[in-house]
Amino acid sequence: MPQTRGHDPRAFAPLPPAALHVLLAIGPDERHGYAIMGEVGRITNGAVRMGPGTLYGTIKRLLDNGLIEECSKQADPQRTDQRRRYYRLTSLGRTAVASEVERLQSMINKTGALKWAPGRQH
Amino acid sequence: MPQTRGHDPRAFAPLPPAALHVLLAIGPDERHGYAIMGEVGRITNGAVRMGPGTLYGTIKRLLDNGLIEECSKQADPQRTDQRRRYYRLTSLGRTAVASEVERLQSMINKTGALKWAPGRQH
DNA sequence: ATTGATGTATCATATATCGATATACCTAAC
DNA sequence: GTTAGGTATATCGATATATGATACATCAAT
Repeated sequence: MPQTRGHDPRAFAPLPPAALHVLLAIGPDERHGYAIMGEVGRITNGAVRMGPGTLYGTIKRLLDNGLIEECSKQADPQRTDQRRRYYRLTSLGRTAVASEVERLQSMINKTGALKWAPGRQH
Repeated sequence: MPQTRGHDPRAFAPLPPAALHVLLAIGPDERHGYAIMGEVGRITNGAVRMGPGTLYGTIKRLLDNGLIEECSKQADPQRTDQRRRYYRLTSLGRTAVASEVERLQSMINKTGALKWAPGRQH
């Protein structure tokens, strides 16, 4: 994802893999960095393990692009870990990720790539 | 995608966007570079327009990784354009792209991200 | 024979990824 | 109360990817 792309959600396509994973991992609510790492592993069934280098660089870019924002409020009042920094999707971020996911879904459907495993004849 | 990842199809996840688009654009048969560019635009409904810089660099990496191979035979015996270079997915390439698409589909389903467009309450 | 679309390729630069490393706080066990 | 291990954010440098511009040759049709 380049420096800035204005406010057209579709201008962010294709989202870099790390950006897509972070946005999906944050989800509809809010999440802090370390939790995002774990959630990425969870939603990919362990296929993608994101380290801090990728994570925080990606977070910085997403902030710069206005796809996420920091919310000082913490979701869980039980914990008071002052180190945590929580993030949530902005309206632009939600639209961008929805648009991107819709595009991916359309491309998957259009190509029928789920059926490309070897062993089949074409 | 790094230099080489052996022969485990899942080791290529997450595929860089350009690699995914090229693999999906080539499809089950074979296709030459210029046609891939057009096909990427087609399968993304014009959302992604891949230029030659991205295309040929990606092709080179996919060749190096054994996900595609060149086939000197041309699909269309009508045309005899000697410039064209045709490519098709290898067995590894088919498995890798099928695995990646399955992973994306799973992640889309699991997160419900298709419903994240603003206007909805969470 | 000129024109415009087709076709492959490379260069320089900008973006992105990744592992390693650093630093500090938190919690539980001792 | 201090030590140990997990939690948490951050940065660095090396490597990998992406992109626009440019170049140059071939093809098809006029």
